[in-house]
Amino acid sequence: MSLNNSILSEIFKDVSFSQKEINLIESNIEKLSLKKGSTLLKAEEIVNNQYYVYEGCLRTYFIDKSGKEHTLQFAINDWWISDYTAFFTTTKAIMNIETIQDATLYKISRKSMEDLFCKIPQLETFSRKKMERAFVSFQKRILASLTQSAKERYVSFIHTYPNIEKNIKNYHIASYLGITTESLSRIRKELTNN
Amino acid sequence: MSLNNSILSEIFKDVSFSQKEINLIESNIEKLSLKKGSTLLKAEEIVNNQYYVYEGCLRTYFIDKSGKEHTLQFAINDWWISDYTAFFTTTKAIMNIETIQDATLYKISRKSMEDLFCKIPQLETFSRKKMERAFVSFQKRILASLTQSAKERYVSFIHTYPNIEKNIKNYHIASYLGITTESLSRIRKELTNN
DNA sequence: TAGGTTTATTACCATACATCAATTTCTACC
DNA sequence: GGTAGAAATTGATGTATGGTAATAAACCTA
Repeated sequence: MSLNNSILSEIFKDVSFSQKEINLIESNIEKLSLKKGSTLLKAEEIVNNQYYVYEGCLRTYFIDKSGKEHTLQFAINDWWISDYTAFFTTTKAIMNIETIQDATLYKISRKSMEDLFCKIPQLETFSRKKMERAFVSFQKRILASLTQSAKERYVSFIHTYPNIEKNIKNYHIASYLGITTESLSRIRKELTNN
Repeated sequence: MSLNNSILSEIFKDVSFSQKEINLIESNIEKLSLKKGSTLLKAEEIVNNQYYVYEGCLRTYFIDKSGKEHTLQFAINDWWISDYTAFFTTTKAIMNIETIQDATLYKISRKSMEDLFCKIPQLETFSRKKMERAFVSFQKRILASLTQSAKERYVSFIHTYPNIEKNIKNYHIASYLGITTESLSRIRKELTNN
């Protein structure tokens, strides 16, 4: 309700709305403030929402049978986050999401999205393009895991996310790269020695 | 032109069209027959098209600096294939696509798609949902590479693609799983021994 | 600033998978 | 149906990364 046009145009970049559309979107979106270390989503929960990250830092992670955590995604300003597998297929979450830094999010439900797609077709276009970008970045990551060593992946990680690195623990990075914190530590040592 | 409604409803599942729409789509889509071993796309080429696989089997692969091939994706009946990174971002291909079995494809250009999205909004919905499914399957693959051993990934591969396995070489599977053909061979031996 | 807790590093050894080099098995074609 | 070339297997050895445990550094918080 108190959302203004400038925030909406930040969330739905490159889309412009009429006043009526703005009101409609506002009534379907909810602002959320979370302290560092909060849990946004737990495995086994029903996933009805996705979240736009206005500020802060979150991560999506999977806990395997042996209890080890594997980070699928980090999200900072201007990213969207959810357990998209569960969100899209209407199944229970297998992922967990937590805040790594204090965060301000905008929450929108699947039902709202579908409703808005019908009423505001540019939103569906926006959403399709968002999926395309996400798809591309996942494709790059798969390729990296097929072709690069742990060291190469770490180097390209810190280049791709120079700002993230300040906020997050090394063991978060390690669990994203698919290696142990010990291995990451050795890689970092090697890199500073050269 | 000679495409009938039943083929279109196979390609664009769950979407129904008026006769006028059918004609419009037909004029934007092109049937393609390729012999096994043909090249559909080479790295460095401009990517203006994506392809629906009506029958046959293809693979998208990347060649790294050392000349090694890495298979990103297989495509069989009812899958879509392209170098989507290049297709979506209008950059040159980094992937190669070849037919592993004789194939019948339907080709559609980016320009045509965009045009059709405007004229037939259900197609945009279809395309968004297609991206969502692709995104989910890539997400699963990333998770698998983070959490599973080569053996586990192979076992889940042959469960997920029981039909593909008959058509393709082991070294294609190995390059998809991110291991060598020798390692795959040892894994297969272990599995038959147990 | 001290003291406790979390995070990162280091050392030593284990393991999964890679590499190289034969060898065997499969497959396509004359 | 026999034979050449491609594909798969096997053995011996190398290397990257993992696991465990101990230590050190960073970080809270009182």
